[in-house]
Amino acid sequence: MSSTSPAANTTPSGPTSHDDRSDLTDLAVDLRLACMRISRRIRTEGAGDLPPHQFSVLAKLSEATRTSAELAEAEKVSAPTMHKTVAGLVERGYIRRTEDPHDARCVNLALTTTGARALAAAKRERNEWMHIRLEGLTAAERDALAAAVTALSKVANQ
Amino acid sequence: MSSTSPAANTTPSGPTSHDDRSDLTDLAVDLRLACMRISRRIRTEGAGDLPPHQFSVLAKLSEATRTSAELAEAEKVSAPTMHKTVAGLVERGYIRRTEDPHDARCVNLALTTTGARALAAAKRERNEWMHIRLEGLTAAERDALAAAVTALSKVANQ
DNA sequence: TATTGTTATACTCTATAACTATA
DNA sequence: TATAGTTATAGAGTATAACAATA
Repeated sequence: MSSTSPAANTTPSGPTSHDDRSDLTDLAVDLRLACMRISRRIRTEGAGDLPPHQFSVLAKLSEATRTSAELAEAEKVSAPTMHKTVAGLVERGYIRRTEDPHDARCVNLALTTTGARALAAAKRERNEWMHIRLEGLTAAERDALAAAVTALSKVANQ
Repeated sequence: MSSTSPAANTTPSGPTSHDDRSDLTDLAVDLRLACMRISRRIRTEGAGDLPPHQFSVLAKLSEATRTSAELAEAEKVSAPTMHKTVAGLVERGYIRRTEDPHDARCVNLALTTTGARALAAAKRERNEWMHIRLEGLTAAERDALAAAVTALSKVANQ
């Protein structure tokens, strides 16, 4: 367990120094490995009929209407890639294109009710994988994850 | 923002109950989103000249010699996919094929010294992405991640 | 001239199906 | 007959480059 076990600091009380270059590197290694493996397993094992990129776009549009360029930037993909994703979602009837009254170049994209339903179903399905794994943890482990998820999201969006 | 924002428990002090079905689901959502986004960013932004699947295979072979079928099973990909990955690595001189003395159908795959060097370089390069992000966190956030990484690894391998 | 959306093209990773050689 | 490896083919997701319409 020594080489794969993360930098062992399970006590959230003491602000022990993780500022050491080596400790931070160990943490980086372990986090990277875990995240990439989880991502891959969800993609392969927990995939419904809504692929990750379509899922992300639906989730984004469930917050507010956006343009293709905005989505591309938010999802950090190229414009043509987002265009294909959007086209696929339109074809499935999950989103709707509407013209922008102020700028004829822009196309506003909005979720349809069908899309909202599909999003909800996909969320349930995809989260099930993670949910099952979380159930296999101890309460302490779940608490540790809950305390860390904000930081992890920050890493993801930083 | 309610669906994408992490389950707001930023205070690591109180051992609040995360055993509720809904809390656990929120945690699952946030963890899944963060892991998948991190994985994607590392793949696209932190990728050196060694793609993820080649990287994984080199890492596996750094432990021990394996056959293509064993690698395919370990990496949960099909035999043809692993065959291509292996072919690419052989072509780059990173791994070596040797015949099995007991079974002429099998081909044993082993890391070359060049491959070992490439693996080390890739590890350094890939971890750099995560390392930079960790440096952008507060000490408390890093502590939270350090405390959670064991659980996260358990999720990844469960 | 700059920007939004789009089309054309190509590359990587993945899979299933079919084939060869060996056990 | 079963198994390890391989080849053929196809599909999904990604990118860059080039083009059209509009601001």
